Amino acid sequence: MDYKQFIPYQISALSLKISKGLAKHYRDRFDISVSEWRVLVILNSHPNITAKAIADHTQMDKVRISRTLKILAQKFYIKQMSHPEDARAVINRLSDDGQSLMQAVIPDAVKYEQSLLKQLTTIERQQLRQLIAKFNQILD
Amino acid sequence: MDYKQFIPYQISALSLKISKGLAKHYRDRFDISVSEWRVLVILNSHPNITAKAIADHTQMDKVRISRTLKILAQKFYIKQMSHPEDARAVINRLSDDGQSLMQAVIPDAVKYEQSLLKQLTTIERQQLRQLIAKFNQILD
DNA sequence: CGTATTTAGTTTCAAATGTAACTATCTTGC
DNA sequence: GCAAGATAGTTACATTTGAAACTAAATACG
Repeated sequence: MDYKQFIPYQISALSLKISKGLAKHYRDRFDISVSEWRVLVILNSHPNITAKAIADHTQMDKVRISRTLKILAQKFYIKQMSHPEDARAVINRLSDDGQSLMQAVIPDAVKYEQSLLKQLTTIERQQLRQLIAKFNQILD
Repeated sequence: MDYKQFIPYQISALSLKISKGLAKHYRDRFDISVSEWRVLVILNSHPNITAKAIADHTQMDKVRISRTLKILAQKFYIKQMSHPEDARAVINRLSDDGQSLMQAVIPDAVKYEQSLLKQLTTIERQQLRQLIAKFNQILD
């Protein structure tokens, strides 16, 4: 038995490589982590959102979201204010700095994805999407 | 921009799901971690091997290998002896317990992989292998 | 109302992991 | 042979992460 031929291992190794490349990309260009990137993207399309709502949108853990929001606030990329109707909740939204950041981050992310996908043929891209969809269905 | 449509994210999320499922599978059935599983599989096909050689075989970090070997020795799945020609090195091999364990683990791993793959069509399996190969080539 | 239960978010704790420093040994080049 | 550098493996430290406990506030319900 060769574990390198083992499909779950191959998928995991592949994903790890992509994730590390992506993490380094964001770190180098924008000095943000993948968690920060993800929360920023959500805040970009959903302004004035609570941590709970972010958790509902993502598969991210609430502890991780809480910590990520704290870091983003320290970096002045978001503003936080108390929820007018629920004193437990905090409303988060991008600051001006955060908005400018996202105006750089979003096209860059699209470009990064393109740089990967353009190395596949049209058919391969289609197969990739189908396989991802199929696996998601299988693993539910 | 919807990060859920972002291919690097989708691959990462998918892989995470598979990895977690696999980790739980090994933990539940054999009470071993994925690191332990990986080292055991290598020791199974390469008896009398040093930590360095394991590192050369895998993408695993040497610290992680060192710790994993320590745990495996504590669980009596491997035997360690000093290298006759290099006092720095340690030779590792499966104990009798380790060998019996692997006689259960290997068929189980094959079965686990099958249970995933059998839900794909023959063509999809082929496409999956090709895409993995292509990505590995792209990401080098 | 007032007590019990949920819920939003944070903090605390433990586990996993990688980097860098370290020990001990080996190899190289003079 | 022996000093300088390389190598096998471990240890120490910092970082990341998730689970569980916790705080404070909201809601449910008698």
